[in-house]
Amino acid sequence: MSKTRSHGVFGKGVQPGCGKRQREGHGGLALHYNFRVSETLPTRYDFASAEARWYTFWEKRGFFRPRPGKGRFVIMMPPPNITGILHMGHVLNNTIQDVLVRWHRMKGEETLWQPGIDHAGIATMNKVEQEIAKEGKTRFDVGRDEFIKRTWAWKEKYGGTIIEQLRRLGCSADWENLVFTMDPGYTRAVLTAFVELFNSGLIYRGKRLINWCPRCKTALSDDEVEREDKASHLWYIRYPFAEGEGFLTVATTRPETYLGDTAVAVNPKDARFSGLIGKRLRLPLVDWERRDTEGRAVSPEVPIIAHSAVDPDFGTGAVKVTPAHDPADYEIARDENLPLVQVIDQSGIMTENAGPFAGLTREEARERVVAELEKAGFLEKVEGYTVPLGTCYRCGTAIEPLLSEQWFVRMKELAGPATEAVRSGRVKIIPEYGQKIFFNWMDNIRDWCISRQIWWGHRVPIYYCDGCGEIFASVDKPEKCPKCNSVNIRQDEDVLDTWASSWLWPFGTLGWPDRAERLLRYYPGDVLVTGWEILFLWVARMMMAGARFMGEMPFHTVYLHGIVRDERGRKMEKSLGNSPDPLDLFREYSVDGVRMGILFITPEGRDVLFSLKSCEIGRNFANKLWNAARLVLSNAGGEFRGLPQELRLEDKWILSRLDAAILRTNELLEAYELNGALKTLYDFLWAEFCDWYLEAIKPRLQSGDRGGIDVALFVLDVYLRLLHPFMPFITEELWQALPNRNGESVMIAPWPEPLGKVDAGAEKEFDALREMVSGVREIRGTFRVPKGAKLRLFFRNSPEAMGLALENRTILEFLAGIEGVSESAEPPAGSALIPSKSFEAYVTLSGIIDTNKEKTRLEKEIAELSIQVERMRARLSDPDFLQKAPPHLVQEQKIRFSEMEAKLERLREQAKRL
RNA sequence: GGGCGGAUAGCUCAGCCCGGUGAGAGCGCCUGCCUUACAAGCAGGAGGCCGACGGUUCAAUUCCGUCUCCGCCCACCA
Repeated sequence: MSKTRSHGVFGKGVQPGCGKRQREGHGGLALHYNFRVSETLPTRYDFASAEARWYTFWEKRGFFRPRPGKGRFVIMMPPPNITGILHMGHVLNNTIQDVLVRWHRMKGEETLWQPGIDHAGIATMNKVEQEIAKEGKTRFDVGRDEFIKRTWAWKEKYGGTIIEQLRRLGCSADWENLVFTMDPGYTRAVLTAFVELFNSGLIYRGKRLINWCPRCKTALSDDEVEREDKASHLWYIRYPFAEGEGFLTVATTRPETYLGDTAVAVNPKDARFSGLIGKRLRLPLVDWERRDTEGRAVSPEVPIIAHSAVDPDFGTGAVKVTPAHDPADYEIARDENLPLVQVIDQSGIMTENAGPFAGLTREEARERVVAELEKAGFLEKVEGYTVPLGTCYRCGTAIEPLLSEQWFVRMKELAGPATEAVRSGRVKIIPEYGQKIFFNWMDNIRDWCISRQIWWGHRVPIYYCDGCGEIFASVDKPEKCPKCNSVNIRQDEDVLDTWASSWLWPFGTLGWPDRAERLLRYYPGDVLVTGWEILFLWVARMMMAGARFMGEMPFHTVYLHGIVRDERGRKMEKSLGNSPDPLDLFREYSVDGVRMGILFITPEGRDVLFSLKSCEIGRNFANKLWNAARLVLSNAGGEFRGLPQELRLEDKWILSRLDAAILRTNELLEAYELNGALKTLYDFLWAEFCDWYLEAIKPRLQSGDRGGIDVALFVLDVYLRLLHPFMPFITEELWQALPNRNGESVMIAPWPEPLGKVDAGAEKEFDALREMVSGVREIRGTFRVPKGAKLRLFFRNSPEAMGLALENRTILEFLAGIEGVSESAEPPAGSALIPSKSFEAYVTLSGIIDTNKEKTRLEKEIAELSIQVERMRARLSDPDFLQKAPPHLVQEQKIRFSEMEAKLERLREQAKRL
């Protein structure tokens, strides 16, 4: 009988090296053993089928719904944008949440993972605008009502994509209670919050210089502006004195705005200019009329003023002041009562104030202005310079500071309780240093511009009465003015910043402002899992909203993970083409493989360098697990007979190791060290269960003793439960095949508690046995011992180790190819020494051991060891050490020293003998 | 300018909080294996003055300070 070898359990396509092999004809350490392989599990794991099957099963059984239990665990899913398409960042973020949620659910807690979708004002508007653009129109051509209608239609058509994708990822969220931020209930929450803040005086309207995106045609908050350094220039422009000869040179990065200058400022302490303050300069070229924002004419002659904000060391020490287009200049203008001349409009086009440059874009104007200035001799020089350019976080367009009327939230008052919660430890940030970053921002918080000049979103619930001029806020659309009863009222045109709705997420999703049952039951939640990039945009504000509206922080732990980068450390971006489609990865490596892979390589709190390699780690691990289970199940005969009465050494060892893995996994999960927990599980399965335990029980299987299989089944049951949160699908598929499973799904099976089976003695003995096996294997390798050749093992002055070897000789025989264990008063001739601290053992095989090679091997070992021994000898003869180090440590060192010395002695003796 | 993180094997990272003297993993590399659970695998191996300099200590990869390099966040240097 021959079998086609498959390459791993996932093998779907053609694999290299895939050919038929005869069973006979190859040697090996264990060639006379045969193991029954039944078809209990298919050779290949059909993950695609398992993923679909089990997800449906879980959902049909309602496992994603919270079920009453002991304790409660609530996570609010950061709502993806309706425009969102699953990317690796989502995969990481949601896998972490799913691990936590599945873990707590298994612990028997009432677990809610609240999912939702964000209407994503600007991002969604951009999508719909792109559609409209295909018809050659803008949103202004279409009109507000029609635009909103089309946006809803777009949402119906594409808005659910990412939810389906998150389900593919295996997310066990409470999908039946999915919340959209523009649902009527949630909308009411948003408006209620606004009205409350307005009535409390925490929301105000003001005319300010704000960040304006000329492409999106809306204001942005400071936090929505991204800064990037851009190579540009510093232009030195000469401003002639209005009277007399000469000029003053100013340096600027934005020459096109000089048309809106209303002053030139110098530092009052700057002696170079002390005599010039109060004098007037004439703006080059400007011979047309400019008007300020109040409509008053502004002279092209501007004063030289003194202001402390000016850095004398920058440029020429004199700075042009363009209050309408620069935040710093705006401050100066406010202090000095300067007029504001706007030269760029809301679309980024030069205004009438720009005279002949009117109608040009900002970029065109820059070129033309520079050219004209140069031609007229006003351009002194140009230097290369890197400018920090503000760009729109949604479309990347350069931000234009513009003067406009907007709604703001006073943040200082709101920030207090949130800062205090972190300071007092009521809210913990993971990693811990996140606190410092949090404080740094909170302590310098500035007011939040929450109005947006777009149409998709929650309309500002402010009404203006045309009758009496009253301005008031109302959740419901009012019929008339509450003050004068006039029906001539109109609503504010702006909508709210998307973050001004999502900051209510932890309670808005639960029915607030009503005292809904869900709200009382699930607020506050427990953990918030998100990336650093929205710590301020979202997390901090949720904390403020929680304090303000609920009187309590919305979670006790903030878990921050890094962003997913490519293997070269670059951000994943569409334009770079370095962002793999997770769905492709799922098809190639399985969902579990991708989940496991990314968690495996994610350092706590720092950015992840993602590559296909990590998916391979996950896939290979799943393969390993599948095959281990296959070996066990195929020998179980469909039954589990309970743990054997008499446990053998390897049984005690693996149970002890399993117990250690349980303890460690629990410990690490409690500390939110998912990566560490997963590594613990990885190592246990691969390096202990597969490499040693399953190998060690093979001889027993041969002799018809199924004790090892029952232990293995026991281990697998516990292990699959431990691993389930990380790799939900394969663990379910395998757990369902266990004869000893207890329950209908691993997903709701009890989370493993420590077994009380830690057995230090068994571990020590098995370690010694492993040392013998590895020692023999090393000798086999060094001396090129043929595969089938049997070696003899001799012990000298090591009764304990010899007893151990005799008791476990079948294991030694199988794993190390040892035939015969005996005692020897003297080292046998032609033998090789197994270097060990705890025993003295030799391996013999006539004619095989090459004396020279053995000598080299021993000498190398001696050289390394003697350095250590000498170092330790010095330490142990240091009176300071003996006196000051803790006694138990000194004792420990002494024991270790004598062991190492004994080992060294043995090595030296043997080397001398040769 | 202010705040923060990182520097450990060729690469990506554990370990460091709480110092204990033999520094681990995965991938890559070398050697030998298709040993019927798994070649996406097995066995063995090479490879590291733990960024630099000081300090504390009986003892420092680990704690403290300074510096260098890389990265991130915040901030009105035009």
